[in-house]
Amino acid sequence: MTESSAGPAPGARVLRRDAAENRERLVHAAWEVFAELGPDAGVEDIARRAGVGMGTLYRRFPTKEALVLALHEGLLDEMLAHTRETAADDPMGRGLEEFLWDMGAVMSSHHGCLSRLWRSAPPATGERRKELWDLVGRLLRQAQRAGEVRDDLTLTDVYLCVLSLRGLIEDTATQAPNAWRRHLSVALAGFAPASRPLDHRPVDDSLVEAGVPAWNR
Amino acid sequence: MTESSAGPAPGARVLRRDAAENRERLVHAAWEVFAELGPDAGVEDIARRAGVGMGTLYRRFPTKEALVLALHEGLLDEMLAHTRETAADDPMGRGLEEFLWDMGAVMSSHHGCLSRLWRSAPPATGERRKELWDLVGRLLRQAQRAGEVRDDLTLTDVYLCVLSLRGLIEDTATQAPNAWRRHLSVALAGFAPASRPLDHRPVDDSLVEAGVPAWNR
Amino acid sequence: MTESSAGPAPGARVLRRDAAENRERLVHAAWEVFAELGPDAGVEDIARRAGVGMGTLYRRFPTKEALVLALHEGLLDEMLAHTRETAADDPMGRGLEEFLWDMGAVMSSHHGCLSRLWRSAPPATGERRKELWDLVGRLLRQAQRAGEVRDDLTLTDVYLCVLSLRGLIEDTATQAPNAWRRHLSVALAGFAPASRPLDHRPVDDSLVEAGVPAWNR
Amino acid sequence: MTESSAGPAPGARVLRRDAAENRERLVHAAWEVFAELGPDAGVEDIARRAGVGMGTLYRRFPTKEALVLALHEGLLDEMLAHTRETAADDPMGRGLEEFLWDMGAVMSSHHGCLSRLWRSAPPATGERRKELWDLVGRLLRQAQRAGEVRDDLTLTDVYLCVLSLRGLIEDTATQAPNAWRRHLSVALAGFAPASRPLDHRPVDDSLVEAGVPAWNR
DNA sequence: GATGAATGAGAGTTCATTCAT
DNA sequence: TATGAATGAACTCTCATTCAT
Repeated sequence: MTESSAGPAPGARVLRRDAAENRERLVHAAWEVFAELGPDAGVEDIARRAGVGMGTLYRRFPTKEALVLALHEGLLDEMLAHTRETAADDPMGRGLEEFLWDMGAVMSSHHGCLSRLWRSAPPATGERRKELWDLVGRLLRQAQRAGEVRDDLTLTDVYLCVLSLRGLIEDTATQAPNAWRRHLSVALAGFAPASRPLDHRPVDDSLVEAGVPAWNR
Repeated sequence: MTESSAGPAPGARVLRRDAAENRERLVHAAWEVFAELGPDAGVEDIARRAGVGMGTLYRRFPTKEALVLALHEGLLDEMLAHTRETAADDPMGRGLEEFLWDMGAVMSSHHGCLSRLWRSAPPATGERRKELWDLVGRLLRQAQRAGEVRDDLTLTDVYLCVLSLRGLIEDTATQAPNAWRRHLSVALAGFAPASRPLDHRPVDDSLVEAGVPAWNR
Repeated sequence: MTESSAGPAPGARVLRRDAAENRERLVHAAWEVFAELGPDAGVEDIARRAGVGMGTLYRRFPTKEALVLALHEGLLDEMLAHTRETAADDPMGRGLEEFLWDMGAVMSSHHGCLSRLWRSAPPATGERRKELWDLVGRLLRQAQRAGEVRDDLTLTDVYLCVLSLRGLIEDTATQAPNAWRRHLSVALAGFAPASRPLDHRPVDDSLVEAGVPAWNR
Repeated sequence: MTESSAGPAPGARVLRRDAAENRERLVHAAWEVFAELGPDAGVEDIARRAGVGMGTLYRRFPTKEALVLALHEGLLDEMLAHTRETAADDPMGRGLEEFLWDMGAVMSSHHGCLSRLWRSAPPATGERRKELWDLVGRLLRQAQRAGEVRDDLTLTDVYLCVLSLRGLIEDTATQAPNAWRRHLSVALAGFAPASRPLDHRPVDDSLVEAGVPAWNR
C-alpha cells in the first residue's frame, strides 16, 4: 500500500513485512507441531502455535497441502544450499560423502514430518530438484574418478541411500538421534572400492526392543 | 469333535467356519486397501473390499486398531517363520544374509501400510518379537564366526538395516519394486570384512525424478 | 408337532415346555439386565444373561419392544392380582391404602426400567388396565364411605400418586430403597379427611385411561 | 450493553456476539427437541433446529453430554434464582410452599428431558446445588417455626417431593400440564401439622446430596 | 428349534476449509 | 487484513434385527 516504488520482480507478489513474518511463523510452527504431534497434526494446532488465526493461515497457504509443500521447499532449499557449496569445491572427490552426511543432518533436524513431505515431485520444486541431483551426479563422478567409491555405483544408488536414511531418521529420531549415522557408515563402507572400518560407534542395543513411536506411520 | 488331539490353540476361541473365512477375508482386504489407499484408508472400504458389512468387521476386530494389530501379527509371524527356518540350519554362517533378503521380500509383499504397522511393540507380540531378534543375534554371531561379516557389527546394525529397508520399500515399492535389493546389496558390501562386488543390477535412473506416492507419509 | 391332542385354548399358541422355559428366562433376564444396566441395555446382554442365542430371543419376541411389552404385562398382572385380592375383601375401607403400598412394593421390586415400561397403553393390556382402575375406583369409593379419605379425592388423584411413586422409585431405588414409603406416607396424610383443603382443582379423569407418552422412558 | 462495568464472570471466556447467540440458540433448540423427540433425540436434530451446522454445536459443546449439562445448569440456575428470592423475604414461613410451587413451574416449563438432566450432581454444579438445598433447609425451619408444616418433616421429605414432581411432570406434561399441581396440593396437605402422623420413618438426608443414578434417564 | 454371525443404517465426533465480523 | 466461528462431509463405532448353519 504505502510503498509502490522499488517494486520487486513482477509476478512474484510482494508480502508486506508483517505478512511475511506471519508466513515465516507458520512454517516454523508447522515444523514444530508436526515433529511433536506427528504427520496427522491438525491445521488448528499449527495456527495456534504460530499465534495467528485460521484465516491468516489460509490467506498465506490456500491449502494444508500448500503449507506442507512450503515445508518441502524449505527442506529442498536447505539441501540445495549445502550441495551447491559442496559441489563448488570438491577437488579430492570427497564431496559425495560430505553430501550424504549433510542430507542426514538436514533431515534429522526436521524429523517428524519427513514422511508427509517427500511426496511425488510437486510442480514448483521440479527445477531445484533437478539441479540438486545434477549436482550429486557430478559429485558421484568426481568421487569415482578419485577412486573414493566403486565404479559401478549409480546416481540411483545414492538416491536410495538418502531415501533409506529418511525412513530410518523418522523411525529412530526421538529414541536414537544418531542411529542414522551408523547406518550411513555401513552404506559408505559398501560404497567403497574396498572394505574399510566403520566411522561411527555402535548404537545401544536397547533400541531393538523399543520399536518406533506410535504416530510414525 | 471327533478328534481332540490336534485342536486349536487353547485360549484362542474357535470360530465357525464362515466366521473364520470372513476374518481371513478382512485381513486380506485390509492389506490390499491399505496398499492402494494408504495408511489412512477407512474401515468402510476394507469391509466393502472384503464383501462383508461393517458390523462383521467390528465383530471380528473390536477396533480399527485391532485390525491393524492383526496385520502386524501376521507380518511378524511370517518373519518369524522364515527366521526360524533359516536359523535351524546355518552351518556356513550365511544365514544372516539370507535373513535380510527374506525380511525385504516379506515387507515388500506387504508394502503400503508397513508404516502403520511397525509401531512400538504391541503387548501381544512382545515374546515373538524377542524370539525373532534372539534368532537374529545367533545368526549374527555365526556369520561373524564364519568370517562372513565384520567383527564390529552389532545386532542393532542389523536392525537398522531392516528399518532402512522398510522405509525404502514403502517409498519405492510401486515404482521400482526391486530397488530395495540394490540398497541391501550395498549394505551387505558394507557388512563384509572386505569390499566385494554388488549382487544386483542398478535401478533405472528415472526413479530419481519420480519421487514417492502422495500418501506415503 | 408331536402332540396334537388335548390342545389348549384355541388362538393362544402353545409353547413346548422348553420354549416356555426360554420365554420365562428371557423375561427374567430382561428385568435383571434393565435393572443393572439401565433402560438402554442392549438385547445381546439380555440374551446372554438368559443363556440363549439371539435367534431364540427373536423367535420368542418379534421385537425388543415386544419383550419390553411382556415385562409391562407381567407388571400389570402382578398389580392386578394384588388389587383383585384387596378389592375382594375390603369391609373397612382400608383397601385403597393397601393398594398404594402394594403398588409401591411391586414397582420397587422391578425398578430399573419402569420408565421404559409405563408407556401409553399398549393394545393388549387395555382390558386389564381398565379392570385395574375400575377396581381402584371401587376401593376409593369404599374408602370415602368409610371416612378414610377426603371426599374431594378423585380417581385421578390416586393415579397421580402412583405415577409420582413410579418416578420416585426409579430415582431413588438404588440409593434409598424405602424413600418412596416416606413420600407415600406424606401423600396418605394428605388424603386424610382431616387435612387441610386441597389448593388445586381436580384433574380430568381421562388421564387415567391415557397412560404416559411413548418416549417417556 | 453499552456499559462495560458489569463484564462477564471472570474465568468464563467471552464469546463473540454471534457465537453467544448460537450458544443460546443451541440450548433453546435442545430443550425443544428433547421435549418433542424424547431424551434420545440426536445431536443432528438439535443442530438443525438451532439452524447451525454440526461443527458449531461441537465447537460450543465438546460433547453431547456437555450440552445436556448446560441444560442442567440452566435449570439449576433458574431454580436457584427463584429460591434465593423466596428465601430473602420469608417472614411468615410460607416460603417453603412457594418454593415447591416454583420448582414445579420451572420443571414444567422444561419438561421433556428432565430425566436426562437430573443425574448425580456433575462437579460443576456441586456448589450451587449445595446452596439451593441449604436455602431450602432454612425455608423448612422457618416454616416449622411458623407452624406451617409439621415438626417431623425433614429436608429429604422436601427433596422427595420435588423428585416426585419431576417424574410426574415428565409423565403428564403433554396431556395434563397442571396435573402436578394437584399432586402437590395433596403433598402440601400431608405436610400440614394437623394431618395424620406419617407412617414411615424419615429417610437419611444424605440422599439430598447424592442425586440420582446416571443412567436414570 | 436354536444358535450366533452378519447386516447396515445411524449414532456421536473431527477437521480441512470458508466466511461473517 | 486478521480473526476465529461456522460448515458439513467423512470418520469410527453401535445395535436392533435377519439369516445361514
